[in-house]
Amino acid sequence: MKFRVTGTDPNSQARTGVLETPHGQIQTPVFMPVATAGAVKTLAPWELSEVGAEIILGNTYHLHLRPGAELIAKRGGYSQWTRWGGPVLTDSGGYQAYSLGATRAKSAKTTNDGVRFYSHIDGSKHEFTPESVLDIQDKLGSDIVMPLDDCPPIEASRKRVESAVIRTREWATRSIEHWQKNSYGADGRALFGIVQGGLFEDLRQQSLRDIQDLPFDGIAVGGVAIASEGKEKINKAVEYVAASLDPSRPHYLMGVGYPDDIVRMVAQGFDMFDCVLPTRLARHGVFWTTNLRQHNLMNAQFKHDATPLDPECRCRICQTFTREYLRHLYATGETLAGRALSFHNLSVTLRLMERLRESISRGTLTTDFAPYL
RNA sequence: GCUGGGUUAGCGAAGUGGUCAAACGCAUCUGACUGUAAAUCAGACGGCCUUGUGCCUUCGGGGGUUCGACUCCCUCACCCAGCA
Repeated sequence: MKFRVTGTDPNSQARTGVLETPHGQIQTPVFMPVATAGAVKTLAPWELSEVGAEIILGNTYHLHLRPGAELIAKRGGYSQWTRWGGPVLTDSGGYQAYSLGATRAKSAKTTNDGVRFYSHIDGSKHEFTPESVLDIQDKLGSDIVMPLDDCPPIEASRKRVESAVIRTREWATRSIEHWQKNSYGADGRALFGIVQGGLFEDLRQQSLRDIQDLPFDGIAVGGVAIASEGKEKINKAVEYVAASLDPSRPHYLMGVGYPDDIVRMVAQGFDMFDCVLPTRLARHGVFWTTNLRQHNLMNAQFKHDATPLDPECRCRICQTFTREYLRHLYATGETLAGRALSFHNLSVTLRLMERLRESISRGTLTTDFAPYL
């Protein structure tokens, strides 16, 4: 994988860049719509293109359980099989191991070797190791591969986070070895490392050193934005590492976020983001506007409102439909409502990324986005 | 006209003598959602306020029985079914 920085903002750590993957180029900072189980929920690939998506995110855990990586490999990989056709990043399942393990009767078990867990679909027993997870993602044909990490809740105890940092480092080392041994990166695919450390400054910095010492193609910050921890905690966790990120590699903040979070984190030097919010909130009747505000379409105020969702938005939905009509669709349970809001929210998000790139190029990020920084 | 059944909060519908301001569903209103087990979940939903094991007004209308009635009796109105 090739990454080059094409511009830097004089008043922040923000930069623009180009990431080259087997399935095409990506302009950074970039937002990756989440297509966990084979699709960005409710949207077709051509709609993702129209909305301005350059790369989407799939999930190893979900695709491994159903339909299985073998089938997808046979059909030429996730990008081909789904007809998305563009670059794909796949998450490793480390987060799923944590989030599913926390709520199941038969809880997932993390050992030094990997994670044993039970399928949320049929309860069957499975195991992920740092190696198996790379093999699966190889079959999925992902452009950017994430290693297995130990992802505890953000508020976990110091002891728990310490062990997560150590385990994540050990798994990272094994991941690199397995990656190199199998020449998985030969065709330009990338393997990123994941930084853990919770809310502990020294552990975050330790984990960052651990990961950056290894020849990963990119640096991801994980363990944030996983369970409604709130902006302050995310800010804090990021603040501990932002200044020490290796500038030659892309920086990926996993799971973020709200538009204003993204703006702030771009200014901290992050290049890549993914988040379920634009599509999940859309299905829940919430829409975003260009001014980075969010609104609940079902609020009574929109009952008689013949304006578009966002007067500043040029997306197809805003050119076509009114708020009152979309509210009506939502109230009556028409699936078009969730689709329309998903399309719109992603439009707003991806347009925001474009505006950020333009501001960085001009060197005016901190003035253009002053209210959010 | 006769016989039987029914009338409960915006709608539907529980409740058949006290623990009922009244289950539940829908509708309505509000909130939550950050590496998607989420087109999901939570709260409010007679009125008032000092928000409490608080006060007030309710279960078609009127009257009665009872310490006490949405629950029993009488009556009126309306609705439904069958018979004329």
